[in-house]
Amino acid sequence: MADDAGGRPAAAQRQMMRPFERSLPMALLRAREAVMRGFRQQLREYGLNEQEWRIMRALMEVDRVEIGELAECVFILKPSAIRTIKNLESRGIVSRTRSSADQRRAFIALTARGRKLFEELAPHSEEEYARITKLIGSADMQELYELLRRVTDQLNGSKA
Amino acid sequence: MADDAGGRPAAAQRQMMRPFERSLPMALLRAREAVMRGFRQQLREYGLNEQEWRIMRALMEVDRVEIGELAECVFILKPSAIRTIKNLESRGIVSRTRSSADQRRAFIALTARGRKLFEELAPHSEEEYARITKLIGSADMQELYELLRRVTDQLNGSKA
DNA sequence: TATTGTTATACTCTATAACTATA
DNA sequence: TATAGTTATAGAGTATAACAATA
Repeated sequence: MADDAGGRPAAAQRQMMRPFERSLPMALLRAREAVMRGFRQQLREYGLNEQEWRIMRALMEVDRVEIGELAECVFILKPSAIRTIKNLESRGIVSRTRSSADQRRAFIALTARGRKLFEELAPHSEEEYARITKLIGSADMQELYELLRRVTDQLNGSKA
Repeated sequence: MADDAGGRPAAAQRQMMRPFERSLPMALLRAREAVMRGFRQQLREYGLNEQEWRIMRALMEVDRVEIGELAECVFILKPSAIRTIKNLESRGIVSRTRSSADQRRAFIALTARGRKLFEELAPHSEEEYARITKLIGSADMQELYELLRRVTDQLNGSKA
């Protein structure tokens, strides 16, 4: 069977293929997958997917926000965001109110129930965060945040 | 119009909503989006999407690999990977050969044409990389890679 | 005429489950 | 029986375009 590696059990047990070590997007994706893996399971137990959670987290910090801005900041296209919000609305998690100053605009906000759901999930998220901080150290965690922020800001700034 | 902010131009021109500053997954996603934005356009001009590029990059470094392992390492589910590979195969970018030692297994590899396509795109990728390195500095770039690698490895290792 | 939200459409990926064939 | 690949299916996101109401 030579280098065909026939009969090897599972890829995970061997030293896995680890491609494009020098690809920053891939390194970011890989890290994100590693971080999210645990939490995604928790989300599903609460009937939420990743996008819905992103929207909830965003709403948690701003009280209310227009749909377009919300969509942009959580990296979901407007049509998807509208559908997701409609879905969350039907479950009583978010509310939608029309701006009185400009009837075109709609504001989205978490309902009391949405906030409660968030509070139930947040500890799991915090736990994950604490676990990672413990694994790599608090100083390095800060450093990582700082570097990510710099890359993001510099790229977004130097793009016009 | 008060805090309704009626008549404001585009969200981007104002100080945008910047939610969950302390969410690591979001920071990773945001950075990834910033990094990929420029390159995604290039990909599309070559008729490739992100997943197809990920697969090509992975294949570029290993000669050939089984479908399951490939799918796992680029974070694409097997059914999606199979369809994508089938698509790439129909465009002559990858080839598929059956393992002689174990007829169940199939090996995927880049064709000469696939490799050529990669070589055409790689400079754009390198350019982006150089640009980022210049923006945040070579040392910090190294540091960022290192931190991402540690987070990933620690989480994956400490998970069993 | 420009903008916000909305709907429509086609395509793709996600997520599961079942199926085939090899082992 | 277990495994690698494959197909099937339902759901959701991506990406565009067009449309409505409002400004």
